[in-house]
Amino acid sequence: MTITIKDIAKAADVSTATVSKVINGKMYVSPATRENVLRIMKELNYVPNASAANLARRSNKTILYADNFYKGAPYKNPHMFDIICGVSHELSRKGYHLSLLNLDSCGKHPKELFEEAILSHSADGIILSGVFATPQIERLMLRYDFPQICIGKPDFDTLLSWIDINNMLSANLAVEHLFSCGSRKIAFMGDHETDKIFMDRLRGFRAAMETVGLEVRDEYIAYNDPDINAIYEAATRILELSDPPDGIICTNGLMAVGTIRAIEVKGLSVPEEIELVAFDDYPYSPAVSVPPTVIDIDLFSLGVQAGNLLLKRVRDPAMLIQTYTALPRILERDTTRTKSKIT
Amino acid sequence: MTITIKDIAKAADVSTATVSKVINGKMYVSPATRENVLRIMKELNYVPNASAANLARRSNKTILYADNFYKGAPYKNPHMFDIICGVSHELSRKGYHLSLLNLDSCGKHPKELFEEAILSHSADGIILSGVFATPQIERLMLRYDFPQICIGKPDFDTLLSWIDINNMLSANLAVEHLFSCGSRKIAFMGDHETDKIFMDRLRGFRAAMETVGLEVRDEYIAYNDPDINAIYEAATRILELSDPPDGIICTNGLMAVGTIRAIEVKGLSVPEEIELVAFDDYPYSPAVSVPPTVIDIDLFSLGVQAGNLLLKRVRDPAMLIQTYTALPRILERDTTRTKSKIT
DNA sequence: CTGAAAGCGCTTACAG
DNA sequence: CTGAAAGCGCTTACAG
Repeated sequence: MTITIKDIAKAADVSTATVSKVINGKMYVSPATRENVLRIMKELNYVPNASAANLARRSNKTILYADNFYKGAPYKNPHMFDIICGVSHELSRKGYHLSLLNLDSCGKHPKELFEEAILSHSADGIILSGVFATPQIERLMLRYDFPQICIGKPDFDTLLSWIDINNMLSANLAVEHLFSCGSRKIAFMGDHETDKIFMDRLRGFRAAMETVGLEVRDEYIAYNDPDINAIYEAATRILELSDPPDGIICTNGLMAVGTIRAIEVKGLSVPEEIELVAFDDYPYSPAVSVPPTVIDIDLFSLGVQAGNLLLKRVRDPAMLIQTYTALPRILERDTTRTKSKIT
Repeated sequence: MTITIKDIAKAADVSTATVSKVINGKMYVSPATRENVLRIMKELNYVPNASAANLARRSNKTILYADNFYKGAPYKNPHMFDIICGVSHELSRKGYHLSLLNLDSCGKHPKELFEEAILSHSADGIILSGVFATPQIERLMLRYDFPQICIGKPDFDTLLSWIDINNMLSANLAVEHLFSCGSRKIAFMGDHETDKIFMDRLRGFRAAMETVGLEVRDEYIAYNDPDINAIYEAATRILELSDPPDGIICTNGLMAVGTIRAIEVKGLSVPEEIELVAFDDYPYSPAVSVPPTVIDIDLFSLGVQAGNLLLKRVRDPAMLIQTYTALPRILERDTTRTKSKIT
């Protein structure tokens, strides 16, 4: 019924070893017999049995992506799935498979799941969300010398590999953009101080403000709950300051929605009287009456790079990867206008 | 180095056959020797080699999820990923793995990728987006008798298995809810007529209106581009009709944003003067100043069911699954108020 | 209730 | 440049 390497060998009148060599294309086979074997494989519609190859070669050509894939996760954090798309893209280009390891759905401790995955030899490497990177997991990975890369820098000094985005850099970009558009009094609409990403952006904001020689005013910084009406009110308060800002950075899209509404209600014109830059194009940009200029972070390409680096690590066990990447870029739309465009 | 079934057999002083039997828990083993083997497995931290087991048992315990995982897909269609989460949840509960088959990233035709997947025996079954279900793919799946289930009913008569949501039913629910809240003149803010989901909802809307004995007025139905300002204007037009509606159904969240803004600007009070129900809680509900009542469709559980049914099909090759599921439910918030609540 | 042995379909030193 | 043969680590009739 199903046809095997033996059938090909027989039909081509060579050994299975030779067929294997042409399948894998590494060892030398004479062009003539290679062509012949290839032709017969095609004729018989032969595809090697993956399990058998995996067993013999001690490698599955599969990478695990470990995270909590809980109900609603894609709504709460679509970015994570864009990363997965990038990983999948890169891996399938390289002939690898991507398998999901759901840390969330069977009551077992992640450590147990990781160890099973490693010991069962069901993958060549693993990509895991940085939030699962604990010293315990670090020990596990290092003990088995299992190729791994964390998405997001673990919050302790570690020998694990990781890749992360540079939030300070993107805040810097926001400030520079507003500055080049003419803003001199820049406000910052932020999340709570417990939000790590926001705090990194705030730090980048402060640093960039100093660089361009602008003052950071306490009354220009708001810490908000994710509540649209509260955001609206906070923005209104800032706009009604006796000396109001002429530029605003919003740490996420929801902030931008509330802030833009406040600006409209106050009757200020955008971008003439006040300019605005927000982080995250998704999801709110289409729902805002004046399309906001936005700092977009390419998480797909973060995924591509994570996949690429992990594959390198699979080949070179000595490699340690710890890097910031995923450069931000400005999508200029209607809430800012660059002066003096260089064309 | 890595420890195998032989090591366990030796340590437990039994044959590898016996160890295998306790691992798989199917054939009979005396309680005493079972306990002993189990204990030793634990002691030696033994996990069976998955590739070897796969080869011997001719089954990988893995299911493929095939779709285009292109850059930005999770923003454009987060629902698909919620389905994947549901599938992953169900499969990992049942000891199966979920592997992504990216149809988008290597220039090969999907048919080729499917055939390779089948012939390489790298999975026990496949879940694929219904848009890839063509007669050609149908022939392929049926020829190899490969367990499959499409997410979304294929648009031709087919022997493929599929699972889909019932958009007519959810529209029905929207109408019934508005009716029970007192609305009698109901408008419908829709997508273009080319949108299949919208057209199903519109059909359900018409049917439900007839059932409750209300008239469907042409001027109450708008076909919109996904442009927030255009939606706002269309909604305004409808609200300014000489005989305006007292209830509105929005076929998606963006429609709701634009419509609610139009309602606010016209100074109508919600839900007193006009009520509104929208489809899709995500992503816009948090960005609207008055939280909309919404029809939520549980796609995670659609995924759970898809996984569950496919696994049944893997066991019973004769099974054909064709079913509507993923029942919609109302999340009542501030844009409607149910009269006569039964408490 | 348990084990010897064949087999799953490949890959890879090794010898020639 | 090619092939014989061992081996990867399990599972599963089959016999006892």
